[in-house]
Amino acid sequence: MPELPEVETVVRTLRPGLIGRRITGVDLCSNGATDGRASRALRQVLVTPVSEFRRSLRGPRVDNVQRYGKNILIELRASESTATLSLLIHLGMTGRLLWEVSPAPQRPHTHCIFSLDAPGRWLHYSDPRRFGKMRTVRARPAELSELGPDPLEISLDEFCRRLRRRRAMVKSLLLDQRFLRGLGNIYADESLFRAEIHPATLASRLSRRRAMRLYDSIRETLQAAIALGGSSVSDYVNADGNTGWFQQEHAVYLRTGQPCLRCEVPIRRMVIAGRGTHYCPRCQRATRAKTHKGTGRPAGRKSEKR
DNA sequence: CATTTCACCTGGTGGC
DNA sequence: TGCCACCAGGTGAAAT
Repeated sequence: MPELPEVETVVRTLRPGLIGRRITGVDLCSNGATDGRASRALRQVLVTPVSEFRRSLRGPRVDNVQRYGKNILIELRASESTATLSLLIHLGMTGRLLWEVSPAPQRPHTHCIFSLDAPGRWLHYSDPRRFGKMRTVRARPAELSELGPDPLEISLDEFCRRLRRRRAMVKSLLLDQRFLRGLGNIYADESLFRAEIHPATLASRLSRRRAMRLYDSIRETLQAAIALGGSSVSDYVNADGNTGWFQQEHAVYLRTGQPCLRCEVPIRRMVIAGRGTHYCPRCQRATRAKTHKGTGRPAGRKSEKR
């Protein structure tokens, strides 16, 4: 479920029930399925060894819940004397944190159930595809410092500087968490459409003007998506079980063959960085190398059939 | 090095 | 109805 707007929404729906609370129990479900594969499944999701995970999480209070790119950082404070410990969760593709009123698994692929010192509420973690990860970490773990800036915090100048340095196609850059943290396939495609930039454009060749437009589009797209609680494409829900609504605003993502909302030309799909990439062939023209002379045509546009 | 491709999983969908 | 190919929000390791 997880790009920046979805994770942000999950974090916001986690805070009220978590902050100030004490984790009283950690139930790790080795019995999610019926055969011996369940414990292997748990090992894929849980990076920290089971016993250590259970032991270190029980007791301390939740100080804060933060988003770091697509990561959820649940900060715990044991006491003044002990160092801060955090629970770091990445939802991967299908990870889900959900408030439930029962301590028993409510759906297949439930891997962990947290009990709190609040009566009648349990936090369930489930993840069918198991691309998600849970682990305990100390204060500022190294894996988080390798991430790039937050797209909502970076300045325009810094964004342009980083873009200029890179040679890769702009779409694959947007997916690179060391370039910017938090964008994924949906918001990369949607931001490029709003900026009218072809996804295969080489980053270093974007003009300042186009880079500025991309910067604005990314921020506008993310902020609009957060305001609508993220995109529920197949099964995403926030921790309260509610879907988001931004999927209704998608202009290109998963709209292959359907008319562009702006110009009616059918949306196309190509593969970049191994990911389905959706774009409008008319609104997002590929910037061809300027053929200075040669054909005698002006360097700019020509009717250009696909 | 920077950049691209592939493997890791389950589940849903659409063609035959 | 079943079977199969393909697609899906993620990343890191391996290959180029």
